[in-house]
Amino acid sequence: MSFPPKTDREAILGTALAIIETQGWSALSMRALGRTLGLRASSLYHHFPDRNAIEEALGSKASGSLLLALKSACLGLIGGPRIHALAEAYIDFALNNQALYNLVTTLPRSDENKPEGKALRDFFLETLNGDTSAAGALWAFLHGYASLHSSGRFDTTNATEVFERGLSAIVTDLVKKKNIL
Amino acid sequence: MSFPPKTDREAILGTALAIIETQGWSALSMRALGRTLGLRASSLYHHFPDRNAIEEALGSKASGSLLLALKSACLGLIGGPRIHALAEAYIDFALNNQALYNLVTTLPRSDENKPEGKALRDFFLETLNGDTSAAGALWAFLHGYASLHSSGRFDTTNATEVFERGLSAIVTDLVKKKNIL
DNA sequence: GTCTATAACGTGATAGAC
DNA sequence: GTCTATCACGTTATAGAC
Repeated sequence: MSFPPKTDREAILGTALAIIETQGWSALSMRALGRTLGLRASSLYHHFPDRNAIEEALGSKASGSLLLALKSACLGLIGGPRIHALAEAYIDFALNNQALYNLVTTLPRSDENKPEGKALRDFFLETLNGDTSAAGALWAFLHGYASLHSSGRFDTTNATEVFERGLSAIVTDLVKKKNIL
Repeated sequence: MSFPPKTDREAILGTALAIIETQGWSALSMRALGRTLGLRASSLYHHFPDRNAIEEALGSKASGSLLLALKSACLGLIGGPRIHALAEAYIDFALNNQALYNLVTTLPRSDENKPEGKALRDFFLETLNGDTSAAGALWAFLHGYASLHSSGRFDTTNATEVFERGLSAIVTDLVKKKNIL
């Protein structure tokens, strides 16, 4: 008689996501994972080589979720409205899924090979008509805004103003550089 | 004749900074601190209530260092050149003092009361002629750029281009909004 | 291959003796 | 102020049952 598998990679990642969402990033540990799954922490090492591997897999999953949210928000839109939708959906995701969002931007140290990371960049690039530097600048602004906002660096009264200002500055610059919207 | 104490708040913070700079953020622990200072970890609790208090103090110190670097770079400059100097000095500090910079932007959850955090914001505001939203947008862009750059999100070939593009977009927008430089 | 049990280690933190 | 001793916890690795 053999041991039926109590878990698999998907179950582990799903549980990890649940823990992160409900109790925050710091609550995610191998023991907590095993506890929730009904097994020992050491058993997890048969599915992932180490904690870092779980984090990287979570990062990929989170990137996929973010991309999905962005695509959904941009559905059927082009030009300026599409950029605005992208920006708002990005910030919305980042602020409402703080722990997950952190995984997207900090975790996969080299995401060049990761399909999710590339897909995210490509979607930015596509929405900005292939303007690489503008896409990078927009991404930088959005990430910075989300990051500073999350740590309470903006007054709630000024936050929206800052968002609109930065976004319009980048969009205006995009138009001026003759990349017609 | 007095007995010099083995340590004090300044010595602890200085040692903590040294550890972070040489071995990274993860190497900073109460035990490692005590080890380097030549005493037990438990003794540190007579100078700081807990680890978090040390981190907050470090964040304030790091903010001060950043502000100093910015002021030094902007010395004698006004208008556009001053903004460029500010931006370059900011990125330079962030990329060359990664662990310290992380403390500045993530650690003091509410820096409203912290004098260093306010001074940093005020310097941005002053350099941008009191334009609150532009100052916020610039800060967001710079922080986002530094953060994404640090985690290898930009190609080295495109990074400079992205930086110039975002900066010029915000500066141009500032001029257009009639805040003459 | 999957799981259990256990051990060794590092961590933040506290209590009490000197 | 500093020490020793101790706690509970998370991480990691190994040995072994099925």
